[in-house]
Amino acid sequence: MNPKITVMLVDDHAVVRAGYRLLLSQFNRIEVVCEAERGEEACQYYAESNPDVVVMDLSMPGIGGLTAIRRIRARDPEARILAFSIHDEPVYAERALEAGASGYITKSCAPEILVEAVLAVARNEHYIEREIAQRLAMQKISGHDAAANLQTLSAREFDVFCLLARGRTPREIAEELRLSYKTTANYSTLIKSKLGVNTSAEMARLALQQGIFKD
Amino acid sequence: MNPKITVMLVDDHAVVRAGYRLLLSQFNRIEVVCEAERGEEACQYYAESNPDVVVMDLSMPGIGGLTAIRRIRARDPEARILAFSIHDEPVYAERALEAGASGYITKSCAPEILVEAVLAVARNEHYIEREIAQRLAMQKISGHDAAANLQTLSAREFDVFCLLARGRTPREIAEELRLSYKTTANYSTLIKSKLGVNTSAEMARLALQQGIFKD
DNA sequence: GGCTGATTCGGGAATAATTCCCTATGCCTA
DNA sequence: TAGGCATAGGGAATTATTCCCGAATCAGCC
Repeated sequence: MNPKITVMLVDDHAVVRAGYRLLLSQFNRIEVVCEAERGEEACQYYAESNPDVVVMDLSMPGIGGLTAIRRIRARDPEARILAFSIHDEPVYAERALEAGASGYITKSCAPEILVEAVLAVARNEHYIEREIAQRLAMQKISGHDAAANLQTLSAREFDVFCLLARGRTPREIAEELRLSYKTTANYSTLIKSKLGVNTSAEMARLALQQGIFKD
Repeated sequence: MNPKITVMLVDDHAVVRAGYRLLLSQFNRIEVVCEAERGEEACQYYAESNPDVVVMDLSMPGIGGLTAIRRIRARDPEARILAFSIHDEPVYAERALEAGASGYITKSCAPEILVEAVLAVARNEHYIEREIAQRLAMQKISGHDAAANLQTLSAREFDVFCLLARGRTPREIAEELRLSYKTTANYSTLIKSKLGVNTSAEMARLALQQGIFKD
């Protein structure tokens, strides 16, 4: 049995990696044996250095963290990966865990949490930051997941949604679809409520995220 | 002359701050004397601890980095602030320097660059990361300002624009920036007219096109 | 057939947002 | 030191949004 927990750090920001390395190195049970700055590298280096735990940033250029997690797990289903993201929206945690991560923490967390999470994942446990876990649970109950709720839109609602997200006003949409202004205005309200958003800007972001437009 | 350069760190991510602190502490000419996790705190703590250099993250909840830079500089025009951002789009560097930062580096930089930049700013020099400086210069020369409209926005207008594009309502923005609702509502109208758009969805698309948000 | 439920379409009325116009202050700068 | 611009917000008219409601329409199904 290895006396130390070996860790690979994956983050595209070199300064950030250097900081984590110092942070983790303060605990002598942990040793950072490898760093990668993109997902492709991470997959390659993982095979070479075979660390106990991978600390993986999610937002990186190239294949990104999620794909990297999937690839590493495909080659080694025993791999223990801690997702470490700037995003505190539960949907990101959901995706990371689905992809095969054993833990999810955000960069807003206290320094001790990072160490705690690495130790937990090394013990083969799951670790999800408390607040995220709670919000995820709440979402499951209330069904407040905007992306998932896109599918709850009816055909006509979806038409209107697309136009709103493209920047049209309810008035313009009414003319385009030959509807009363009242109808599109009412749809607008209904759609926002179904998606759990407040503004058309959020709709635009959602649509782009979901790849509904090419640009 | 102070034997050490005193530094205040401003970043909303505690883990990240802890990393930087360790990183900078390796150089005994530098001493981190203060940390703040949001812009409002930074303004307050600056007056109290009066550090030689402020290392300021730009994307934070609340008043954000740009406004914090402006406020600190308004109270102390001699303040030396190094903007330290995840954004490598030149438009951000432009904004930060306009707001009164003495330097701009991104989190993609090598660890040495952070130290180098802190030392340069402490010597009252400007420090802009090489790649960003080049891209900024190229933009100036080619006049190839895809963000031409965006450039006509004033600093404050840009703040409001970012929040609108992110899906905030004028009401929420007023609270976040501690302004009257009337002010943000008026800005909203003005910005739309300057950018030639009708809805916040169009703003979101513009912002995403310009790479103002990562996701 | 007739029943049920979802979808589509819109009116009315209260409430809230938007817009245009105007004022005032501070800060550069020519 | 006057003019311009950025910032901040009030007033009032106009629009938009929202919530509640009713009425077609259509599909599926005992």
